[in-house]
Amino acid sequence: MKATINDVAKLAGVSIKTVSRVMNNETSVRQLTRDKVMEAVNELHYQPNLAARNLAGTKAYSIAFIYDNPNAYYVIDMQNGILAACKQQGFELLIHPCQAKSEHVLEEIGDMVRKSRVAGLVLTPPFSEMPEFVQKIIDLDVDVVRIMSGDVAPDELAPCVMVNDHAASVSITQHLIDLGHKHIGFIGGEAAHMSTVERLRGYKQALTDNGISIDERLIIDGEYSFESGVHGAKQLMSEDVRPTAIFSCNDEIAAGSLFAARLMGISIPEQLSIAGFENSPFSRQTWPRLTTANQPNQKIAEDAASLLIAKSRKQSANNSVNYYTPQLIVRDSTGKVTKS
Amino acid sequence: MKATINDVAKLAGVSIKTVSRVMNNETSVRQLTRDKVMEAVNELHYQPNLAARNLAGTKAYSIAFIYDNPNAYYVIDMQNGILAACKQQGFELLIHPCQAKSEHVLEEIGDMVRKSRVAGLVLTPPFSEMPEFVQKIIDLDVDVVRIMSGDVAPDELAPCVMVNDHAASVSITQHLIDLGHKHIGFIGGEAAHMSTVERLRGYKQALTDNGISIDERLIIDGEYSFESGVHGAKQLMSEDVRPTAIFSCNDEIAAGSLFAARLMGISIPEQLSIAGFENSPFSRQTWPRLTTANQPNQKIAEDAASLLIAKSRKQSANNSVNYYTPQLIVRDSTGKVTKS
DNA sequence: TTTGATAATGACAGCGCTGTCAATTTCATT
DNA sequence: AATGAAATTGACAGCGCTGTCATTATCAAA
Repeated sequence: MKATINDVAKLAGVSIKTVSRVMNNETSVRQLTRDKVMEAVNELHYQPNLAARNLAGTKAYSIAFIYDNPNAYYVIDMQNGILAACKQQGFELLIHPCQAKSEHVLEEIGDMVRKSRVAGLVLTPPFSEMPEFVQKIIDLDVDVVRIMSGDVAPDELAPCVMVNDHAASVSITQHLIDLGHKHIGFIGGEAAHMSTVERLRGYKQALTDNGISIDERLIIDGEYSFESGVHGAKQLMSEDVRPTAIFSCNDEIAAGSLFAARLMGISIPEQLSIAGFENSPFSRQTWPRLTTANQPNQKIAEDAASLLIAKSRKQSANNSVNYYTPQLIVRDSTGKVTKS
Repeated sequence: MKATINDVAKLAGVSIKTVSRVMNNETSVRQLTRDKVMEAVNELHYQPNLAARNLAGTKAYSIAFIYDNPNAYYVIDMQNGILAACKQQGFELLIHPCQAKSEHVLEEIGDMVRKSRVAGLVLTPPFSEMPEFVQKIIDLDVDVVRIMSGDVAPDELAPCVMVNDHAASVSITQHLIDLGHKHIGFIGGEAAHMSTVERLRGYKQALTDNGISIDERLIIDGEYSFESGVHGAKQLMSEDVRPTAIFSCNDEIAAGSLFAARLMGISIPEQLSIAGFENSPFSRQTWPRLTTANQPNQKIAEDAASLLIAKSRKQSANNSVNYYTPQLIVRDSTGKVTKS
């Protein structure tokens, strides 16, 4: 049933080492020999045994995805992106959800690395945003790629995929301003997340650029959840200065804001505009559908995984950085400001 | 950095075979010896190398999750459940999304099995519902566990976790009937899915049990998506016999139905009751929140994975079957029928 | 104390591959 | 045809563990 490299070698009439060379795409094999070997490989449905490769060789054939995020859409998109890169490169993926706050995270990851040879780790926030953590992983002799918020890579530790939340946030806020809004609320995600910081920075910058003063009463701390959106919107809508628009830090918060508005009998977008961020499936399934910024998570993750695999292959110290800027998507939850 | 079994053996003053015995929880090791070994293991942070174990031994240390499902919540819940079981048993998880319709699925899975030793596969619909497919996997000499709809296991091929959609569907429908509804619409998921079949069966049975005749005009074929819910509800609400309640085959469809009702200016639950199925996070984030049936996907998956691992350990031919019945959760989207 | 059965431990081969290094072939030049 | 460098191939060891089987320690009963 399961063919080994020996079977292939015999059938092709070459040594196992030559088969190995062909399977690893090494250059110094004559085309004729390569063809013979591939024929045997196909005939026997030969697949090199991963365990043997890992044990015998120095190369790694898998990467791991480390995350701590309750957002199913986010995780699945990331995972699919990483899987796409893995498939293309013949890598395996180990899934590793962790508690960022746990004392044992590093230990867990260390155990994993000792157990399975891993080329590297794909880190998403909050892990990617903890430089000491990243450094410790690197000390474990494992490559790392970081997916994180920002318009410039924070350091040279590892390759990065940067998501320019700042710029995206400026365009969302500008969109609201263009619609005539002057009192724009902001409901943030976890304050510790760079994405929150960057989105808030973009919001403030857009306001400032348009000569609108920043009213701290309109800025609410929250977290990335529907419930937080409900609370945030309720709070905002009972302020003295009631906003005519709310920029929610992600689509879930925006959906929660929508929900709260509905409870309070506020019509969207007539009496209140609401914008989200991420363009998760969520944002198309609310009523009305959300104006948001498209964060192409799957592409981002695929990109990150490719970067990681490339780095592990080349053993190069070269840490590439790629950039993405989420693009504004205007739907039905934002509209022109109306006199009240 | 990475300790091997040799290092542990030396430190503990025993042979590597004894260390191996301890690591595998074999019985014939004196407690004193075991303690010595464990001490060395802890001191060195020793983790048995997976690749070496796979290569040398006959046991498997990983399982794979095969799925083809666009529902992020479903997949994440399943995955988390499986991961929980894996963690507990020291297994690794390989993630394998597939196109059920592709010609190459079996080939892909075969390749995976040849490449990585796998104890077994966790199959979800539609794969779990294809007996010939299941048989072919088993022919590959891989164990399988099936998660599927039904109130009784369809055959003896493999251990199963059965979700009694029929019973759950009866209680949802009964709930609607108890509220006074007599014209109840049904929007199905993909007709080929057993879950759709079973839920429809439950719906019909509840109607029949209550002496309500089945009106085929109120039964709409659809698929498990928001859009399908939108279309289905629109269609139902323009029937001659307009229903006063809709049972949507899952929460996404229900959310779509809600959306459509909103577009048509129909108020929920005053003019129309809507029920979903699954209790995904979705169902708490619509307005109003959905009445639904709680399908504990994570538990189900954990259970399935445990069953699979147990079976692969014991090499027993015993195919256990576990049962779950989703329980009714009444929220705000269903209410008493009102005279119109 | 001796015996025999049983429990506990160890020696050793080998899983299927890759890395190293040596042997052989090839081919453009002499 | 002879030469030497470069291209191509192969022999062999060994990665870190487990399975098999042999060896040694233990202990109750004779």
